[in-house]
Amino acid sequence: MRDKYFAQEVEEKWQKKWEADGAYRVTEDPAKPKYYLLEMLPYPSGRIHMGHVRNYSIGDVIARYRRMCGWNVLHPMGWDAFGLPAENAAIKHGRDPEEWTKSNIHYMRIQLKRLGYSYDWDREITSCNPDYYRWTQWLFLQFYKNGLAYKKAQKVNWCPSCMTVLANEQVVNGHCERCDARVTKRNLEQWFFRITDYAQRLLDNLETLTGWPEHVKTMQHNWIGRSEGMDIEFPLADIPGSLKVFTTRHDTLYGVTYVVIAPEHPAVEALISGKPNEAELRAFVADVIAQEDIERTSEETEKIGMFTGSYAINPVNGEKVPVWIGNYVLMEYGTGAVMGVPAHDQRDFELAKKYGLPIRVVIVPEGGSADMELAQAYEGPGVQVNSGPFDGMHTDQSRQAIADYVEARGHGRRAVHYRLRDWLISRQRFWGAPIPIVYCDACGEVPVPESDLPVLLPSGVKFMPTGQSPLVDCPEFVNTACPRCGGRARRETDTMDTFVCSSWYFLRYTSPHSKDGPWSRAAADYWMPVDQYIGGVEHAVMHLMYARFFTMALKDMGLVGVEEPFTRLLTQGMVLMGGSKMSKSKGNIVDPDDIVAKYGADTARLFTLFASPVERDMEWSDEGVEGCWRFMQRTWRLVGQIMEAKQVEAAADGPVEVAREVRRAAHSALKKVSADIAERYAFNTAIAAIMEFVNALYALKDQAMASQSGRKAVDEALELLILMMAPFAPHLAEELWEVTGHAGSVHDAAWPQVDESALEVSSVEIAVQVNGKVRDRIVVPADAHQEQAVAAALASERVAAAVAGKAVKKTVYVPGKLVNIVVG
RNA sequence: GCCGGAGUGGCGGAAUGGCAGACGCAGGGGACUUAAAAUCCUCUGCCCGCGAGGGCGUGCGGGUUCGAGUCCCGCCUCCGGCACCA
Repeated sequence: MRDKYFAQEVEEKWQKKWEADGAYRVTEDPAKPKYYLLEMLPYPSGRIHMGHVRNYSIGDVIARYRRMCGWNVLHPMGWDAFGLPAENAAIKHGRDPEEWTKSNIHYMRIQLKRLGYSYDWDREITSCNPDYYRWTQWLFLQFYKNGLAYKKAQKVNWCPSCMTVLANEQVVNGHCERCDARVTKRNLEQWFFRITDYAQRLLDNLETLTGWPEHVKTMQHNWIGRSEGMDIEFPLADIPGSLKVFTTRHDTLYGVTYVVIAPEHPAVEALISGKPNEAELRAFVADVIAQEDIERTSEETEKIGMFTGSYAINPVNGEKVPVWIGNYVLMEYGTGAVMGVPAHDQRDFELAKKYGLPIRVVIVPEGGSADMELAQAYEGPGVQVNSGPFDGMHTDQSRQAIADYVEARGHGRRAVHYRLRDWLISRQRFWGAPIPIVYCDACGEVPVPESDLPVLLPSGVKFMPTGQSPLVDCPEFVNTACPRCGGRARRETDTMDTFVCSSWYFLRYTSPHSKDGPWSRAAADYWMPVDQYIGGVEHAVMHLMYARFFTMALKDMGLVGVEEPFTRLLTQGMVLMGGSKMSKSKGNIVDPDDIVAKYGADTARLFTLFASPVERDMEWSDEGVEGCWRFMQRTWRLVGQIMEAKQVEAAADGPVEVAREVRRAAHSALKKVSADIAERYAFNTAIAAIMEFVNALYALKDQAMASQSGRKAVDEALELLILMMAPFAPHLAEELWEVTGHAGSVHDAAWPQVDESALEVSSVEIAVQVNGKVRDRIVVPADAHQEQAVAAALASERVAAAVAGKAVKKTVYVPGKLVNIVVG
């Protein structure tokens, strides 16, 4: 054995062997329990970063451990390959998006392979390949057929100078990031998925996801944002029609002093036209619409409004109330109209104060009165006043009573609204899966027949300096024949949101080469659901919600057998340097390539796992990496020194105590490591336990190697050590496995069993407390009874001094831990 | 504002209600070396003390308990997510 561990050399050797042997290829095997382990697939941005290393190292520990425990483990990898950066590269550097993406994938695949993850690379998927996106398109068609895909108009950010749609992230302070022109809004007809149909199920099912972190479920819960209330019709006073408002506080219905609608509300036109200040009103509406939603809904933004000059009628008391337009009302939520109850809603209160609108109290708290002066809105419960037939009723009852009353008179009905909005999937982009729809002059909107899929992206297109999607200007793509009548038709030029591609990739992995469907039903039934999903918490809402929605919808269509895709979810923390997230702009990047080149893959893996618990953010530390590298070398030397010691004759027998200590160290480490991997995912403490074990072996080895019984114990200890290291440092473990004379791969070996008898001890050190304060430490037999332990404790000089002159009131004995003597 | 998470040595962190600080880093001392690096051994929470020893310590204030980093109540700070959601 060489006296130094040459990581790069050894890692290359085993990576080649694993690949040649197809060591991590899997097939459906009904004889074994399956385990589907999945890490969120990366976007091929160019190079992997430490966040990827951390994510995949966590996954690889679980995958390798499960394999050793006898599970049939599916552990795949692929690429979320459509998206905006490829197009930016095309515009900025004239690169072909496909060429750019593929070369990134090529490089990143090499990087991942150098890290030695146990992926089944035969299952690699790439979402921008036609053999993948034809099925994304096929799934769109299934959603379309089932009424889950539809078109409607929606505002988008528009750069008037680039003549292109902008993503939110391309808008910087209301200006185009590229040309700095003021961004405007534009209405476009776009495709949506009807995720709101599933709002209640997405909400209800959260309770079944017992393997998900509570904070992620809470975020999804709040994102869905269910609220119960009433839709109430306020007839217009001057023109025909009515305004439907949504309220959760119909108990305050008699306190309405105005109605506010969103500037985008369809009634705005009728309400303001012909008014003396119409021009001013139009300017106001245009102004508010141009504001970002974020800005409009931010707490700092002042609540502003304008009277339309029109009135509506409160249906329960016939009062004429002014209709206002307000910046704080959103068309996307509820009905786009709310009733203004300044006495009992803080936002309404602020608007009323600002514009001098009347404030009428209709709910009086205990100790209050109907004519109380309000410094702010009172939003709590109380007794109804100024509320017609409901005066004197407590809000506990009035909520029901008023709802019944309004419904009985046909003024409105109980309603549930969700914050969740339908999923806008249209993107006015080139680098995405084309939406498989054509528009025919005669037949209208026609879905592309499944047999005509995929609708291929044209290749070799030129990106206009305007930034407009080349698909629009690509006649060979746009012009087509109508699948229904054969007449002239044009293709939809929008492509799909990349979140669509990543909402079903976990199903594709189960049978990635399937040609007659997006997946083989048998394979999906064998592997699904994903047993453990791992990724960043930034996907807690959108990606995870979309994937859940997809799986539910597909279940309803009879395409899959499960309703929830991910049984257990782990959200790993970020990799920080100097307290903030590693990023190019901050210049605090550590390139995984550099670490692998200097220390090897195992060290990179070991450090990212050891530095902090998986769910917490971790701070990068060059010295910490060095420490992990030293630990690997130290382990290597330990094995080398033991192998060398074997060359010397040993005494036939020696003290049994040394062998026992070696075995105790080995099996207590094994117990801790097994529990930390399987139950807690506490890889940092598992590694710490292995380090302690190595330290213990260093201390014991010389003595132990002197006798045959000691050598036997050391042999066992080394074997356990190597097996325990296998999930964390797979290359080092594999090499040591070979060096110590084992045949086959350590990764095919069975995870060892703890020998509880090796953990038994005859005596233990326990703490002695007096009134809860530690005064001494004593050694007692492991099976000592309370009287024995207390007697031994009182025999201690220090304890006696602390107890002296006081009466012992009580003693507490926790075997193996402590004695507490309570004196008074 | 709402929701979630976190506050422990010089640093990353450890601790089923039971010896606070495992393990690692950094630092001190020693061995080896002509020397350095590497390695090995050893010390290392803070304060007082020559010492034996004593006191104080897990963001702050209370509480429960024989015993609280851990449980309960009330705050503070930081991080993340969402945010005028009617």
